[in-house]
Amino acid sequence: MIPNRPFRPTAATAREKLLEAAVRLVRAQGFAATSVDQLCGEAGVTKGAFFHHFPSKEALGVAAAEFWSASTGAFFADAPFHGFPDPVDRVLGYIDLRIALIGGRAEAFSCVAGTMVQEAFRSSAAIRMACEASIMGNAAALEEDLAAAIDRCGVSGTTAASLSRHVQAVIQGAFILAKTQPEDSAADLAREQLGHLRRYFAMLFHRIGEEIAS
Amino acid sequence: MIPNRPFRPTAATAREKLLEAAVRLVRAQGFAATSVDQLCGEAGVTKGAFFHHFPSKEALGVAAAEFWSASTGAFFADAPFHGFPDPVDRVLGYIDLRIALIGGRAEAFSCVAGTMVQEAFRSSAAIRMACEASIMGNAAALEEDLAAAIDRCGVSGTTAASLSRHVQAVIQGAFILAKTQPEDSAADLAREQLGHLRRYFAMLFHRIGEEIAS
DNA sequence: CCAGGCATACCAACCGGTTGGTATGCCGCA
DNA sequence: TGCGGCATACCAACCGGTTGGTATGCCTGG
Repeated sequence: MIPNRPFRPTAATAREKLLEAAVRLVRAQGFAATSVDQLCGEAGVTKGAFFHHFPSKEALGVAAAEFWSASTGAFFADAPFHGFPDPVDRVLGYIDLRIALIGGRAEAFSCVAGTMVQEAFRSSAAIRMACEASIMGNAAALEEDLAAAIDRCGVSGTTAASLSRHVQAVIQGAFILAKTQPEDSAADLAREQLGHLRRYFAMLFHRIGEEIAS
Repeated sequence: MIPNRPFRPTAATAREKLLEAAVRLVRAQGFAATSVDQLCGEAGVTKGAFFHHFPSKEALGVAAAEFWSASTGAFFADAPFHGFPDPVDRVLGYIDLRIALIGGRAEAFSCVAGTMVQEAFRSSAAIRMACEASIMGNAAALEEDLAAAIDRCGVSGTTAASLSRHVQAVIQGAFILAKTQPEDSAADLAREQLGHLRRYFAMLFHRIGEEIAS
């Protein structure tokens, strides 16, 4: 019983096209520098459609952060490192995956939430909170493994929550450093920085000797 | 022989006022969201003065990054940690100073170059390079001490240059995380993250046991 | 089964205000 | 008297957002 709309080629409602366009454009130019007209052009949609789905540009920003959060959250939830028996391996596996995901231009691997919150943290509480939810949600996904690793290795002086935030901090910082570079060296610099994060955790969890950091 | 301008209470040519206004406004709202009119209003100067001193808004951005770089560079060059005999103490002293400088709202302690490069890295090569010079200049100021610390402690698997970049990466990342928070917890989160950087370096340079990280 | 009433999704044209930028004039100092 | 250092006045392009309108799908009562 195929419903009444026989031709819906690749799904793609105007709303989704706008959110995907927002992710691309915000990553490359930031939120404030991206105009509604540009968003509509990139999405292949008219301005009327934009304001049909979003009451304001700010609301699009909030929705883009949530969309970003949902996409990345689903991706990392499915990743194979969750199957590792040792929690330390799961934590290092997450970092290794993040390193493997870095490549190409900065706008291809950088973070929408981190970019938006930097511009909008004071001017829009709604965007700030959506970005907080995205970044802290990513952090929380690693907290359980970190708690187990801390427990197993007897680490003191910090907490799983604090360490999970540090993962996100280093990732965000690595993206900023990458953006200072010309295209062809951006990814290398970002990977180098995540290498230090890996080394910090390897030392904390007594896995020194298997370093990658350069 | 006092130069020709006897009363320069807080200095204040239109150019300097504009640069100081740019630092304040870019920190709080970002570069794209800050208009030329707003800049002029904040500086108490007219638009004619703006375009007399800067050929374009982009040029003001470049000049603001250089101005920022010069101010912060001079500040850290004068800091007392340079007098510590042990290079490890000098490195940790720099981090402790950065921690001590964090307080209040995020726009009071965050970085102009890091904010600007995130928005402008693709749309303006001139701004990107000015921000690169600012951030990498800050990094380079610590490189010599890091090299000495690496040498003294026999650290392998990384370089002073890479570690000096990591300092900046963690600082930038800490600022982004801080911006996700409501005003009253922003500074705490940023300090927490620099605490992890301190702990990483303490472990690398065999100073474990004196942790601060929370 | 289908008529009709309403909701959803979308569009093209348009609005007032703001944007970065310019053209020109004034004015104190060397 | 000239010139650097501003201020005033102005502009075309663009901004986020609104308008009136159409095409289509879904639900309900007869």
